[in-house]
Amino acid sequence: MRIVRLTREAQKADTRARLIECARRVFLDNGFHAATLEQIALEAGVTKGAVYSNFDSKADLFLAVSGTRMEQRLEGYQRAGASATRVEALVREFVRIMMSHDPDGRWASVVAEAWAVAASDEPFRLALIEQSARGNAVIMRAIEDLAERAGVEFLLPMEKMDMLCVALVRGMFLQRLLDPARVTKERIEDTLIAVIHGLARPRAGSTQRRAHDEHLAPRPGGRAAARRRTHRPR
Amino acid sequence: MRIVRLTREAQKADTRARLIECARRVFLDNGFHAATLEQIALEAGVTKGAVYSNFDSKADLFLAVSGTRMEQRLEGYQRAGASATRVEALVREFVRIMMSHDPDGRWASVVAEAWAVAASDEPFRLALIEQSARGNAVIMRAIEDLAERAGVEFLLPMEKMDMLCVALVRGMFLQRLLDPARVTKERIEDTLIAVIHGLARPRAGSTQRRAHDEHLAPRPGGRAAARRRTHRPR
DNA sequence: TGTACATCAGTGAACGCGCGTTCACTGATGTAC
DNA sequence: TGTACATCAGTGAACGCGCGTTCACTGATGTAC
Repeated sequence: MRIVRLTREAQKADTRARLIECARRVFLDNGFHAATLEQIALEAGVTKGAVYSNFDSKADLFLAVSGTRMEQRLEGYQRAGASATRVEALVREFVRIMMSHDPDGRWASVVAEAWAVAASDEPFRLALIEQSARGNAVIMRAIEDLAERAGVEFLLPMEKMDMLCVALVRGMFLQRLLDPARVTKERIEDTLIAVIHGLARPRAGSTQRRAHDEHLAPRPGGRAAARRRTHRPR
Repeated sequence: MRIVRLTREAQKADTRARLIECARRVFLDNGFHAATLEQIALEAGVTKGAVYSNFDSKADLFLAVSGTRMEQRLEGYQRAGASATRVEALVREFVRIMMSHDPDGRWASVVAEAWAVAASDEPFRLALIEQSARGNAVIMRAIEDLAERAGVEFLLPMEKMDMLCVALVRGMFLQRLLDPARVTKERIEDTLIAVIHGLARPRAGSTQRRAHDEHLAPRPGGRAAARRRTHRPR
């Protein structure tokens, strides 16, 4: 049985994919700074030179890893967002997805380290902003969908809802890495649910009274939201 | 005019204080990793050896800086917490204090970097947890005071309210360093106020209806909260 | 199908650099008499 | 008050280490004829 030779293009794509996968693991295990290109290359079965044949720099490799992870996570969010009709169920599903992608907050920490580096590396910073803009768009969409399906509206405009959710989750995950005993999965879940409930009220026009202690009921008949796609990354 | 010689003790305390002050500046300017003991010592007018005569390690020096900063901030919170009677006014004052201590999120970023290091340095991690426990205690106290003075109660237990506020603010400040145009002081303020309003309701026993669009009025006659000091750092 | 040359993904070694930490030593301050 | 010794904050140089990046080169793949 002869080994089928891959084309150069396929070969390179394969190496690139392996590097991204190994980089993900090494970044997670060691953090952004402590992760070395040496170890990443070693695990991928190539030399450091191969990294520079596929990426411009450590920062560029990180962007590739980060982009891949984000796509996977967003896919999960979209699937989850399409089915849930209750605020609570959706938030729980979101937390479940996030926890499965970053059980102990290590990734949140790697991202924070990368941002610290980006503070004095303008191209890197701009690339990170652009990348998160994609995530923000998906999350805003998910929140809008949820609002419509659950028959509620939120007290804050979508940009702020998005900023709030992302910042809150990131902050809690970072704290979780420092002190997992204090910041448990349940507390993260409960807190996020409470915050979102606290910012929701029945759709304008509805006569339903606000129910604080019950979960907001689904209201499938809610009128379609005028979805504004005004997402200008400035 | 003769130079008055300081005692050894005073001399050392002086050097230590200067090192902490310079370390603060260098950490802020460069981040935790990029800050070098060389530069810190240089700015303080001593050599690196003097750092090791006053601190066990870079991590230990950071703890000293962090502890000093925290004391200053907590002092501000307590002063602010003692006077405000409206949820909104207090939150605005808190944000003002935080912004004056960390205008662009750099310090939040330094802390996140330090936490990343602490993930593989157990003594450092435990010291950081202990340090933040002090902060948590003060913030919980401030929230309780606010609740009492504003005549509201919160839908989450104090530990969760504290975790929420700290995580949310940290998350937003980190995002601010990455993208200051998107995460403005006003958005941070508005978001925090909305979240806290969303989690507040009139004191049990009160017949007052929930007012979503008005700011919660002060209710100075609210009954004293049984302040539980169950702050067990586990 | 075979040959000659071009391409370029990946090699391997070197480069250039700076870091946190240690330690033998110094000299001003402190202490005992 | 003066002298002899002890202490120890801070010096300065060296240690040990590893990193991200560069680059001349190699050899398998691709292309032209």
